[in-house]
Amino acid sequence: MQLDKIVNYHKALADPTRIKILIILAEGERNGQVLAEKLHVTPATITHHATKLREASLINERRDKNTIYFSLNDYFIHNNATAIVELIYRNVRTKGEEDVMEESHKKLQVSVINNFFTAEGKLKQIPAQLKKKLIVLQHLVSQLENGRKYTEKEINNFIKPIHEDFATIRREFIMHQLMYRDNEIYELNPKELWARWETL
Amino acid sequence: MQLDKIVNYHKALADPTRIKILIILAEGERNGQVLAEKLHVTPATITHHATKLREASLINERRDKNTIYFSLNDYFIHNNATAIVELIYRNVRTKGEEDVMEESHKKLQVSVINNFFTAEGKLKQIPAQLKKKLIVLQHLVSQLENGRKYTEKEINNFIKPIHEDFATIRREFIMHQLMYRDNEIYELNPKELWARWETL
DNA sequence: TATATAATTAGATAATCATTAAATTAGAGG
DNA sequence: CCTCTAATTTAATGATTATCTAATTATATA
Repeated sequence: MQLDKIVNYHKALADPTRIKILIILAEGERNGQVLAEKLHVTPATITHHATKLREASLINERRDKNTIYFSLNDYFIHNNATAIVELIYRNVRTKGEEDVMEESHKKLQVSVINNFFTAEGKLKQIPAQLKKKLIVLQHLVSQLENGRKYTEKEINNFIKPIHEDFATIRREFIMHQLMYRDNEIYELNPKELWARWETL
Repeated sequence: MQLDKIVNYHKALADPTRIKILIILAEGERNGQVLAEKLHVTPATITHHATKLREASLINERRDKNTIYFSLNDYFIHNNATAIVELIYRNVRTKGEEDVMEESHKKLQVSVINNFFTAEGKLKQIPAQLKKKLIVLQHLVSQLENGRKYTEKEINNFIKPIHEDFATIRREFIMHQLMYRDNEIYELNPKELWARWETL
């Protein structure tokens, strides 16, 4: 469930030792022993924290011989931080106000779709700006079927003709909670759960 | 300390009941009893959670007669979310250092190092001014190895060729928290604990 | 003053969690 | 096969915390 994931993310960051680990890893990858020394704790403690950070997708691991090097998962660190804001405010809608889309946003929507898609419907580029990126992502998932279950392969095949970097886009679908993944099966989230442009 | 504030913020959001409270408050202000009913907990529990949310500046309160209405503190909700990202990456001083550092401080740094060190790298004199002294001290410890443990003797031998009064400098390392001493063993403090020139 | 309502506090309980020492696993190399 | 090193697991301990009930405080009003 969404809520658990977000609670989990915040639990992962609700401990000073774990935050210090992330700060150290920002300088570059480190193995468990080095982290233990720097933070004046035992390797067992590092293992414990690494498990929590891994579960929240905040770190990656690389094995060399019998040493495991940890590094930051920059992507998730940057994107999860604002997930809570989206969760809190997105449920506000729910009334009949769905059609009451601001004039300015409607215009932005049209221009973003015109500018980022070719006439053939290919995505030229993923917008860097969150608001515009969400417009693009929402435009894409609106072409998927509501309530239907998709395999990862099906999602990939849907995206491929539109943009070459299907892996990123697939991840963004999940990240911004336009889709929900459980056990390799993808499904559209109800529109009410989508981020609201008003709050961005 | 900065770290505690951020840990506190994440602790506040590391509980499903508290997140649900925020989601409900996104619809508008509510009093304790109403929240208790909606969430199937007692009013005492709401008081408990409200205290934590208040400490993290995530909610406001308004009293009317003997009823207290809670509402979201939108400002803090939006701004705290990304604080963690800034904290993690701010301290990276490998590549991005030059860009982050103010122009004026960069100049000061260069001139202090030029003026207080000989061409051979000897320290002519310990600056009296705090800001300049810190530049000198930071320049010195940056030549030490991160995470390595040093004996007092090793520290002395490191300083001696640079300045005759090694005892004073060694003491300054500890005083200004560039190094950490435990049981005659010296170790570099994480850079995030160093005094920041912006605040001097 | 007495009473009603809302909130808080105090104390208790059960769960979660950070940490450690000790034992164990995993990989590499002699 | 033995040994070294790094990491993990296990079991225990102490601290924190979410929740409740019961008692108390705060405010308003009949």
